[in-house]
Amino acid sequence: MEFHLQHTDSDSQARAGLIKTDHGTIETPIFMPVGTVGSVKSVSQQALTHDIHAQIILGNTYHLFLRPGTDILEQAGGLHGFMHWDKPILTDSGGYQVYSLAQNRKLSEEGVTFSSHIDGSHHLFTPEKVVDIQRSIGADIMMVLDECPPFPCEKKYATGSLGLTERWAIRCKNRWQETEGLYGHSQALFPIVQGSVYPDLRRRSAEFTASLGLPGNAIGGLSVGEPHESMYEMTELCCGILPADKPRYLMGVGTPENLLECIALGVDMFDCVMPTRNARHGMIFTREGIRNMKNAKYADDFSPLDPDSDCLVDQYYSKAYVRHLFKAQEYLALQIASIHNLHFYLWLVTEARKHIVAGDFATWKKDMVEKVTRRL
RNA sequence: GAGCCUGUAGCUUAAGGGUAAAGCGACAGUUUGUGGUGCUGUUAGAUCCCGGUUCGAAUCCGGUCUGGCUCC
Repeated sequence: MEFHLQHTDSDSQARAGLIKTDHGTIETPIFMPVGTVGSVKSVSQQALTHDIHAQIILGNTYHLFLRPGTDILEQAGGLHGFMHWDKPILTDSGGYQVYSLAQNRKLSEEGVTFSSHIDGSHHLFTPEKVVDIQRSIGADIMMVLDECPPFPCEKKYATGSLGLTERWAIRCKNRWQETEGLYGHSQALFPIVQGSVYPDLRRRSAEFTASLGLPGNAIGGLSVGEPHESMYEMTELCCGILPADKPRYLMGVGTPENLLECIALGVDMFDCVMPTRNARHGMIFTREGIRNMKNAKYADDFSPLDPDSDCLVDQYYSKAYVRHLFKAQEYLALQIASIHNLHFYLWLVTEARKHIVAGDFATWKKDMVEKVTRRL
């Protein structure tokens, strides 16, 4: 994997760049749709390619390990072959599931033990095993195993947790260096900055993370309930330390506003369940603002779902029809809203890139933040 | 024609003498490295109607009507 920095904004830290992988080139800043179990929920690969213009998607180590398992994935030639997706894939390590499945987990120096949410079976994830599983999956970008501490978090706990995350990162890097991909393409490894909302811990973690010299770097442990100001402060602090010649990935973020603000702070890559999960619950994001498509006011609104968009579903279906589909609990509602939201997210980062290159990102961003946060 | 049952929120059902509950629906809010239609809140009925018993009736009694079952 290679990263080429093309432009840096003069009024902010925003950057435009290219990430080159063996499965193709990604233009940054980029949003990566989440496809936890080898499927972006309710969205087909055809829609991802032709309607949404996704350049890279996510898979999840924890979920894919439990089902279908590494044996099936290896027989299929990796996740790319299995799901017939020939563009880049990034896999989360399962570190977040350690956090979100906290009631079943047990952390130790060796790794994390947990019981499966599917059949209750017990498993041990070590840093080495997590790299091995991601080798079986064949992700173009793999993530180290980390611990994502909850918010709020006592400083004492955050400090101990960060130490564990750092030692695990070294073990992941070692495993990555002593193994090779199974399918002939190269696989990068990204370490993850932690440290909760404590500036000194974040500084230490960012410096440590940078010192590992891996192909890219991630910022984790944010958007877990902390105030937005804290999230922006920590992101700014980390971006100031992480090397400029490697991509910066802010994990799990966020709203359209979050993306724009964090692009301005120097983030290159984002992923978030919000556009797909919220779509399934009737919320759509547009350049005019946020709409809840279940609201009664759309019952007789026969205008296009999103008149400003060139996406097929946005011109093809009316607001009234989409509201009807949601009220009738039709699967098509989830498909339309998910495709719409992902198309909007990809449109947003593509526009951001254009304005970074054109040199008017700051003014465009200010105007766009005001628009996308409106409640319609 | 006779006997029995039934009627409570828009719908399905609780409460069997002491200021009428719940689910669904409707209306709104929420959702940040996805445990696959989630979570939270609001709304709504003087209990079919008429009369009686009682300090007090959705509840007990009589009757009208509605819907259903059984028998001839």
